Amino acid sequence: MPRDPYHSLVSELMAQQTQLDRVVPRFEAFVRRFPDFRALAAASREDVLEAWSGLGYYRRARLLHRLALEVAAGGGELPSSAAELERLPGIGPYTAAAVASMVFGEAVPLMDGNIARVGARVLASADDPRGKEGRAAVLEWVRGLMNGAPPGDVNEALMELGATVCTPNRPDCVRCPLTEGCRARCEGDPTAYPPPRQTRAVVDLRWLVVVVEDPKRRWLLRQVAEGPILRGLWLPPFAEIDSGRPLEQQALGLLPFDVTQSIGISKPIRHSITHRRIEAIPARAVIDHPVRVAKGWSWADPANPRLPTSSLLGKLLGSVSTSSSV
DNA sequence: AATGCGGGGGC
DNA sequence: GCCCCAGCATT
Repeated sequence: MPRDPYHSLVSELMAQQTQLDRVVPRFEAFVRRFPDFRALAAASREDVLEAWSGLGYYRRARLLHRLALEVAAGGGELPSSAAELERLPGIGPYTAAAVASMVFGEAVPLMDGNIARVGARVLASADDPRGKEGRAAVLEWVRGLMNGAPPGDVNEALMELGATVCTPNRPDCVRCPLTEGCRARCEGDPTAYPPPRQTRAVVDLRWLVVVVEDPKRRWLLRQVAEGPILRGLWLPPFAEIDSGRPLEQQALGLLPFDVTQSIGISKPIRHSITHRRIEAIPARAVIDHPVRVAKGWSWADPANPRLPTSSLLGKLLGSVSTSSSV
């Protein structure tokens, strides 16, 4: 991984919850386009998001942009300690420790998903490494490996070990340099650690999503006001389907104005949010005159809404524009 | 301590 | 299909 502070930071942010193979090409294009903190700070948020598109977790891009603005305003130098780094937007315990140890040589241990697994197995700890005690135990174990070795190399090597040898399903213990002292290996079944996440039951939902397009090809969006998910994001009006009523009638009921044009029902779209599995059925209408809408509603170009939204909007755009109605 | 946030690859 | 991924912010 890069030793330059800016490059290191960008790559670590991209690597959050994203496999490294996927990061590399995007990282190279990103730093070509934005070579340093100043260039990134000078860019528009829209350009940054465009360079990020496809990577997911877009909040990372917005936070990185904010971080660049802060760093550029402060002289263009990144702080060098994990404690200071963690105060910057988008930087948590993992990223702070990664940059501090790999770029600045600070002896601070880190834990990602790989090291959580490796540590839990070596220690055969009953505590989940994602919990408070288990996490502390793993970090202490990593710190103990830094005796004399460069801290960044220790952190990096352990992550690499987890990614290539001590894998979730079929750990290759024969090839593992830690097999001697591994308590889980000694017990016989390394995959017993860490304890499996308790999985929440999957909830199936069916949503009716009303896509109204005006003469400028803008879509009617509504800011999601309540509910546990998507709050504050802008999407076409939607609601859970009441199977007792015609879809067209329900679609009309979701709109803030009357529509006399015909409503077409399109092919369903799948979307998942954590433990919810959503089948979204687009209902589509094209109106022939602009309509003024109240606060909480907006007209926006669906390909570039310039409003906070969910990837569901992109799925709708792709689906509605390519599929015929049914 | 839980929950939301994307998208792709492996099995 | 389901699980996981060089996590963070918010509640």
